[in-house]
Amino acid sequence: MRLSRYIAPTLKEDPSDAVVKSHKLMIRSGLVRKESAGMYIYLPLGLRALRKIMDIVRAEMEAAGALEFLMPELTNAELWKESGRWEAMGPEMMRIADRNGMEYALAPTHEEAFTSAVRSLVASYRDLPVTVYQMNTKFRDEIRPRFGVIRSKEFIMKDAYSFDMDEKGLEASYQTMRAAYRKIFDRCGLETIPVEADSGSMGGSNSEEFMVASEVGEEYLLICDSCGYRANQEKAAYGRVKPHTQEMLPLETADTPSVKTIEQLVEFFGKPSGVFLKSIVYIADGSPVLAIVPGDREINEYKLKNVLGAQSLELADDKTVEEFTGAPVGFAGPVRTGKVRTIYDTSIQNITNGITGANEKDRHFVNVNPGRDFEIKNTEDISSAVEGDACPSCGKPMKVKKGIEVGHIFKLGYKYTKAMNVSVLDESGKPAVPIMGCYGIGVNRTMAAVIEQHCDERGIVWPASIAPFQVHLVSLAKTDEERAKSDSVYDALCSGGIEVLYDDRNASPGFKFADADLIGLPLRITAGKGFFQNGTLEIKVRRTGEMEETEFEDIAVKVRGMLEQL
RNA sequence: CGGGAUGUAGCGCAGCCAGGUAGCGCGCUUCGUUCGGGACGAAGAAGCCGGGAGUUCGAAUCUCCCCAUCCCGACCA
Repeated sequence: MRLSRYIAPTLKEDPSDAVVKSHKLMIRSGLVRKESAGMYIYLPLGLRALRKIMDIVRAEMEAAGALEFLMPELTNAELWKESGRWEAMGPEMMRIADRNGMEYALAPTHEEAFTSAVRSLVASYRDLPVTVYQMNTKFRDEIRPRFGVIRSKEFIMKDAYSFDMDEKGLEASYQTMRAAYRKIFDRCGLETIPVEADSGSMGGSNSEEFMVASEVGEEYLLICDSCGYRANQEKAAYGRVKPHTQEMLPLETADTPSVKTIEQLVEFFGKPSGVFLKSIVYIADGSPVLAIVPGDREINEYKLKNVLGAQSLELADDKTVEEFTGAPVGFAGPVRTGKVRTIYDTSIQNITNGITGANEKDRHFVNVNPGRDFEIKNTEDISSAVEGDACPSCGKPMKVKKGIEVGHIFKLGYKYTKAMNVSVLDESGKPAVPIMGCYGIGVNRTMAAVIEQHCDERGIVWPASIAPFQVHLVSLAKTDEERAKSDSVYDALCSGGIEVLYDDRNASPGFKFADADLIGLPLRITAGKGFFQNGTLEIKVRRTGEMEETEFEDIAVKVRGMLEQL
């Protein structure tokens, strides 16, 4: 492709609205342009890279035996009502109606659509197991789109769904997909960390996310270097500290005018935040629940929601808190609460002589002891693990890393097949409900993550497997004769099956080299003075900066050899 | 949804406080000279100053409303 005829608008300056390096580089190197918040135009160069990633995904899906479909983007409301998610999905799902008032969702995901499709396409255990997939746009009304294509309102996802006769089959399908995911990211040149995860609104049990470690990641990962435990903070368990051995002091009441937050309490009592029993009122599926964690811990709403088995979970508003605890916000506590559904974090048992709200305005209890001052049952893991916490499997301290989620695989179980009445005949001719797995890759996000991981101060450094072109040919020709010679190099590479971006523009060498570095194709070939006079071309490897000279003859063969080395 | 910031030429910005009808750098067009690390000169084109309403003889500038974009937070009592 001749750059003189291409649209690859490179920029010298960072765009004002980008803050992360992949976003800046994608704009500056002419891969994408912002259309509006959370929506991006893929320009020819960006689309080529995106397609390369999709080609790899497709190849590995096919190798894993998955079958490619293409589902409608407009999904009928009836489908969502069958699964119960027309309500459950909330405002993140974009809804529209046609002229007859028929309601649709712009698909934010396709569990229902695929479950319905498979329901009508399979009839017998002989048809299973089957894994179906597509690469298609998803629409999500994100609260806050950001970081360029890393979180956008519209993005391409590869989503796959497996259907098996039993859990054993599901395990096999899951492991097949897991292996395929590792290969996909590996081929894209992306280092990923698989972590245990919460399965979120999709439902289901066993779940792993493929994370790319990055400062701009929106997820927190707990990682144990000694035993290899890795989990998303949403899910991460942690070893609990040993009980204190202090003597229990008598329960007292303290006047604490307007002292409400843990921060204020720490200052007021002059004690560390860990002695306070943080007591938070939630509304789970419409009923109030009191959740108690140590003051130095955060309640983990994912864990709490799972423990409660709740569909919805939100903090109670001030009025509800007052009705429920008999005190304004800031003075709730587990002592003398009567019959209130209360969930204690496991580590509450370790608190001796703690402090907590007295369920009375401007009052706290001091020297509160679990078991003595309130009955402690329902202890559950409902607080988030943090840096330094003991690993749940080996007990060594864990580290926290930030990560970008590029893939997510999980065992859905029977959630959709049951809700949507999928049934096939088993070997004995009796109806059976298949079990599902679900597997997603954010294609655009993968591209951004690759750039995040492969760049330097001059620009992108594409892995050869997904570079938009393989070679950046820079011509420094000044005369028609020299231009003709450069053209012959271009022709030789093209006919040798190499993808070439040919800089045949009339610009200065420095300008062209800077553009080549910014765009970051794996190899740069320069046709300069050396070539026009002696026939030697110069090849430079973008990643290493290594340069070598080579003869024009068999240039395509030479280049192919070098690309294979990369 | 709450808080903050910003909207002026394709891009990056100044001008606004102390109102007088818009400027700089990059990019773009033409010509000439240059040409292996973002060349130089000359001449150009390009802006309902985010939108609306108001104040004023006069508004990019002051007031009010709206919209958009970006950042932080989204309830941990």
